Amino acid sequence: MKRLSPGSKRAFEAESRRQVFGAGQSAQVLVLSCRAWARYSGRIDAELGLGDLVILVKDAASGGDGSVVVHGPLLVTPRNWMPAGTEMLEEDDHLVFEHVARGERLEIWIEELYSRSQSPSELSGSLTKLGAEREFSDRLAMHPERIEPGLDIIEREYRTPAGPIDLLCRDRRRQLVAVEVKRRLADNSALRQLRFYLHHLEQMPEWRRRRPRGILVAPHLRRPTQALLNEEPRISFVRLGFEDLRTDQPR
Amino acid sequence: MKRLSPGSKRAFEAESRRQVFGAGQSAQVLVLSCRAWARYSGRIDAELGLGDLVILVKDAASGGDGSVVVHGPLLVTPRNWMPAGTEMLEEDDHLVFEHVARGERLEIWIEELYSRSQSPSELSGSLTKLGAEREFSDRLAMHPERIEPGLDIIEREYRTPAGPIDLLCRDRRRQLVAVEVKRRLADNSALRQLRFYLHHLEQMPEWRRRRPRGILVAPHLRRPTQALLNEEPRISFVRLGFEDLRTDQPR
DNA sequence: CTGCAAAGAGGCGGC
DNA sequence: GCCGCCTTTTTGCAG
Repeated sequence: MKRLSPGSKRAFEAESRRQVFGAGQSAQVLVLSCRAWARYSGRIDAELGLGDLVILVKDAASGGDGSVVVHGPLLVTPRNWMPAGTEMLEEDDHLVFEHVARGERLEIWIEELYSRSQSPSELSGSLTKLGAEREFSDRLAMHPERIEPGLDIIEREYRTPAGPIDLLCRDRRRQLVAVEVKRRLADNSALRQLRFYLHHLEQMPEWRRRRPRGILVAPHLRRPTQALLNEEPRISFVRLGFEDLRTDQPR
Repeated sequence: MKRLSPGSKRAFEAESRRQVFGAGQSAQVLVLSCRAWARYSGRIDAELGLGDLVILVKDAASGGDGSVVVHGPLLVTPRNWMPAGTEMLEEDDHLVFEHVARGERLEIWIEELYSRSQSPSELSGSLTKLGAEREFSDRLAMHPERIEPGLDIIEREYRTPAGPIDLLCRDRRRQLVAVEVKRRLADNSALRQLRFYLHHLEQMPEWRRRRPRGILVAPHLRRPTQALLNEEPRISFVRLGFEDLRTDQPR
């Protein structure tokens, strides 16, 4: 086995390999369309039965990060993949992708190659997102009174050994309030987080006298979670969504 | 705007459109390689700046599920995507992907089309996995004494309002034990789960007299989690990995 | 580097 | 459909 020149000996003849790595084509994503089957070993063992696939190789030797994704005709998520830093090797009759440091390996046997092409990958566009949790939390931090009148923020992302508390606050009675923010829906997992943080605050000598309680802030609460919340005297829910915090809509 | 025949008017002339949807090509994944920029709106708002992309359209009208993935030269995960059930529409100068029911929309303006191709997608290969959590749990369920001598399973996936408990057990003293299994590493999130379940068991009249305690089973424990566990008298950790439970290695 | 939680999470199984 | 959780999660961020 040796470093390659992407493509199995069978699938790509020497002259086609020149095509793949032609002069001046320093940045390329290799796109293979084929009928193939595959084996992955590493974090688990997996076998992908014969089927039609589109394989994207973001080859590190030509501008990519070495990641590989193998897509079938269905699903958003790939059937197989390899992380950044993967190297493409060659065996007699199949493709081998290997990430030695991680102990991962993906082998693909191509029964029929429908097409191969290289896509330029000189330019990686920037991605900007609006409306993610960070922004929701930002707006909330500017208007903590929207959560509860008289609420003041002591610290954002207050770090405890149990994890970071989104907003550590004091209420109008100067008692301690831990606020957990969810941009979309609050479920049991959110409640577990808040309880975990609260439990820790109650253990801390500097906070336990402030009788910490918790507030879950989200636009929506899952029904079973609401039922569990009703049993929690020290945790409450405040319904607030992104659209409730538009800067041009003060109340 | 009208249903299409994938491709923007600008990028794909009428004759090339015939190529895309040629007679008898009923199952196709459309692969576009291009320099383009994109906008997504739906669950958030996002803008992807101009860059080189490979777009896979698993068109529902031709054997796919309607999902779309947009890959740049880096990262395993796509820059943008659309879920199954997305329809491809046409605007004057760009591609439009829309999932009306979900209120999601992805628009892509192609500056330069490097290549387009259709990949057959008749056959979707089956994917089998070995070594996932389910299998780990299966093996553990066959040998609960590996967790602790005398441990018996009362029920697997015992459902509580707080969520399913992996293994509900009784120990040699007939006291109740909730076991949470992690195939890889156990972190604070695992501890939160177990505590949540335990708390619920303690509330249940039929179990509270059995003095429920918890065991976290995993091949590895994160250090801060271990520190927190040391403060939990009723929760312990048992180190067991997949390889410790090989069927041909009884002890 | 580790730790921690979000993600436009996705996908699966259960009810 | 909702619900709960695992994922070869991946990605990003902070200490």
